[in-house]
Amino acid sequence: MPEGPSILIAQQAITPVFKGKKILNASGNAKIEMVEFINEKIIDVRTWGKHLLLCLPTETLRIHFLMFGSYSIDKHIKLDRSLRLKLECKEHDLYFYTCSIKQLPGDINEYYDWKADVLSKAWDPKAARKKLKLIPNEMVCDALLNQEIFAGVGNIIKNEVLYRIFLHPETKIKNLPARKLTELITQAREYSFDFLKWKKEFTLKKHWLAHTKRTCLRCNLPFIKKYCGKTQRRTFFCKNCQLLYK
DNA sequence: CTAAATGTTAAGCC
DNA sequence: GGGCTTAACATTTA
Repeated sequence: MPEGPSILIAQQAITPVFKGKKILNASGNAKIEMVEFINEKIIDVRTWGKHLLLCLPTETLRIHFLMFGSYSIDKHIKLDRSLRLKLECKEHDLYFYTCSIKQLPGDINEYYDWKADVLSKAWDPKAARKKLKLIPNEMVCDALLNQEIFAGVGNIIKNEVLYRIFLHPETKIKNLPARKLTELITQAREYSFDFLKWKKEFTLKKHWLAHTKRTCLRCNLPFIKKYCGKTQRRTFFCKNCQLLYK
């Protein structure tokens, strides 16, 4: 579930069934004010990075699946205690499990910079470049996970992008040659769309070249597995073919 | 059975 | 407040 492309798949599944539908009833153990949106219409279903957004006339329900969240259309498939929110509409029900749900009052555009979403039409590589220039001392492994810059990128995408562009995860932004910086920004989006395509075909894992891998298929040497950077997330890389710029 | 993981936020501390 | 550490959440897979 968690990375941006998976959220987009959810959005694409939910939209045709629930867009335009009125919420007739709401329940579940999410700590939100459900009376606020009963009898309101879902006017749009959107995403921003890893956020799924149910837009209502006066507020937006922000669903974040964290690590283990899931959803279901029409069938209650999990334990009651993990049911955060059930939305009942005419003929269809929408279930959200183990996720974080927040109500965002007012205009959704006030909350989100759509240009930061790597999967959005509005994605703006120049804006990303500008933000990266402001954090010269950060490592690329941390920068890729920064949702303000690359909304939607998660740890799998991080590892795959860095492998794809032959870049060592601990390279600092300020030491990146201009061309590498461009590649980093371009591939954050490109790989996310590949992830999306493979996820839809149920072949994502098969296409992993770095994430969880033990050997580099390019040079046959063992991969390094290290908890890199300030984010301390699992990072798989090849010391031989992923260059550390200094 | 245990540990680790596709993630984020809040609280606590210096 | 900044910046860092830790805990909390909770499911699935190896």
